[in-house]
Amino acid sequence: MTATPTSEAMASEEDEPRNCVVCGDRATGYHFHALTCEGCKGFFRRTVNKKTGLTCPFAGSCNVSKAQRRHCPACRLQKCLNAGMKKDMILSSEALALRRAKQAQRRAQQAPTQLSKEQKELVQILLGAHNRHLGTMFEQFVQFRPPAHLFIHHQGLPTLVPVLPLLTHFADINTFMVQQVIKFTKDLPLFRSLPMEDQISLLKGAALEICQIALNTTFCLQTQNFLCGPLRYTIEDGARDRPGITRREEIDQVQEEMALTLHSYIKGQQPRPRDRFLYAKLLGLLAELRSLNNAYGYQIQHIRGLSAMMPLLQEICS
Amino acid sequence: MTATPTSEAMASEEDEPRNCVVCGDRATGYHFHALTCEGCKGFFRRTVNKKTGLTCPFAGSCNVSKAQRRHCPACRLQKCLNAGMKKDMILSSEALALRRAKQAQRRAQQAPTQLSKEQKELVQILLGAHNRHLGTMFEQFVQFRPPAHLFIHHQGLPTLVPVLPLLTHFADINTFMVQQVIKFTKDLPLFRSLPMEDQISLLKGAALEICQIALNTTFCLQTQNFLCGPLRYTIEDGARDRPGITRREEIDQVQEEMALTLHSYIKGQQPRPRDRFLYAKLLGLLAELRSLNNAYGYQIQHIRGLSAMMPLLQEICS
DNA sequence: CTCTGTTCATGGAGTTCA
DNA sequence: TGAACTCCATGAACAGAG
Ligand SMILES: [Zn+2]
Ligand SMILES: [Zn+2]
Ligand SMILES: [Zn+2]
Ligand SMILES: [Zn+2]
Repeated sequence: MTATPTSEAMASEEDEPRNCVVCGDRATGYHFHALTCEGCKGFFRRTVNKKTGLTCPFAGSCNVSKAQRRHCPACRLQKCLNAGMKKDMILSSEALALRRAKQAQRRAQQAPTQLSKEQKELVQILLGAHNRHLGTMFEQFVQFRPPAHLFIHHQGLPTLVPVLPLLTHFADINTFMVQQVIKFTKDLPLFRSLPMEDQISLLKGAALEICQIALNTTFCLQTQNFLCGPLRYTIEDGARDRPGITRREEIDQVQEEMALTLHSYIKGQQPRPRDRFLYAKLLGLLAELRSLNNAYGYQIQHIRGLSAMMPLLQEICS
Repeated sequence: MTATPTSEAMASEEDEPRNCVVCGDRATGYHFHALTCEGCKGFFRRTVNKKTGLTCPFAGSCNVSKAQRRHCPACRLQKCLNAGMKKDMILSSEALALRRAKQAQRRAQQAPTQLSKEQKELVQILLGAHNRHLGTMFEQFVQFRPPAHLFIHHQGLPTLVPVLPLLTHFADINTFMVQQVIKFTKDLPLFRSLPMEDQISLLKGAALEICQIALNTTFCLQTQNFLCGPLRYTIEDGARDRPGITRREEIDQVQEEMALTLHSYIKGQQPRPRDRFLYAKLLGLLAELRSLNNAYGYQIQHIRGLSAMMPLLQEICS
């Protein structure tokens, strides 16, 4: 019975031995214990457990071919059963529920990175402190005597802008931002637990960097402006074309790149290899930022008269 | 001794006496205390410790054969247990961890990081260029008119040291080191393939950092000196107690940390999670180094007369 | 050689959406 | 409805310890 080395064996091994035993279409493998195509596979799963009795409009002797298989579901299902397809190979509803539950668990574990209770609390502390002091910081810029042309709805002549009030405004909001950063750190127990000397050192090193990163969140890619409440700062506001501050555009470029990368980092939390790369890239950008910060601090120190306006920043940069 | 020529012999000499007691497939030996095939072996290991209760869609009386063993895991597992397979022969997670730790050690000792052919060539290029220009760089410091007190075997009074010759020497060795770094990059085909403009930018940004890192390799932890051939530089040599350069000790501290971390990085090639952390830490330290580099460049620029001594460094820092 | 675990291509389930 | 996916159990082949 097993092997009759006749022409049959040859014939059965024709070039295309894999045809659907139901409709004759190209089979994609065994489905529910029969060699079938994708169509009959799906049809069987959907149809076999429906109680609604299918009835053949003819005598139940329809031809089931690839072209005609849609015409009579009753005969198609009958041929599926005759071909040996078994309904018990379809996952039961309980097994299915179990499977979906497992997948949901997997998804839940992967997406929000598994955090311990302490870690979640830490995140809450950070978010709370950020919201209290940094999140709405920019909307309060308007309280520091901003020149009229900074208002979004200002309609004056854009050319003549007095320099001194703008500089004063910048000095004030810089001082304000650093104050907010200090308040922010005061709400972080772990930071408070450091020796006061270390706290000061860390603030000196990073306060302006934090301000720059925070300011990035207000940058609008479309209009290329920083939008802070009712105020709009163009890049030209920050960088007059005087010698020594022309590199401000570089700063913004790097800062923009930084903001974009942060965005990607927050959004892309699924793929592990990219995670690693992003973290490295972020740290690399911190090097750039530190560098820019130094240049900034140097300029702050050397703009005549500005130091007197910002004793706090003066202290930070010392 | 083996064969008692009774009817048993006939039975024992069947064509295939080694069949899986679970499914009847060809057995490959005893697995978990029962004669089974590879399939049932893997199935038992995977399945027996899963808490998710398997349930037979039928009465639990499925036939478990080679062809049908996949259809009902519940009955298959039941038959495994009935056949005497024991779950406690599966290695516990602790035993597994131990085994893997040992293997990791073996791997690390035998194959010091598997590199592709191209990677090995790249490493050779890097090592060659480093050896030619950076490796023996420090031993040549002696050629740049070092003050007598720098020699290791110098026995003079340690207090009175003229400043100008020392400063000149520092200027010369700094220029020399930067020249070596440039030679180093000229021997790197990948670097040469960059546009000249980019090469200059990268050198401006990193040349002094490379010098600092390279210099760390001469730092002796015991004596807290930099040993360069016959010369010995104490930290005080580099950082006179004049205002503005007192932070030199910070520099050395960070550089020392950096050197230590690099050392750990090179030595610790076994554990994967630590690798990741080390890379991040290194990049973080690069931020610090970049910061120090800026401060250094600033000071270089502002030491009166020193700029004239080091036109090359002047160029780098511009 | 025997009996552990590990790896990874593969098949056959369900799922999606035009 | 079904072509084109995801997902995971499977098991042959392999590696390593004893
Ligand atoms: Zn079909
Ligand atoms: Zn019909
Ligand atoms: Zn078996
Ligand atoms: Zn069963």
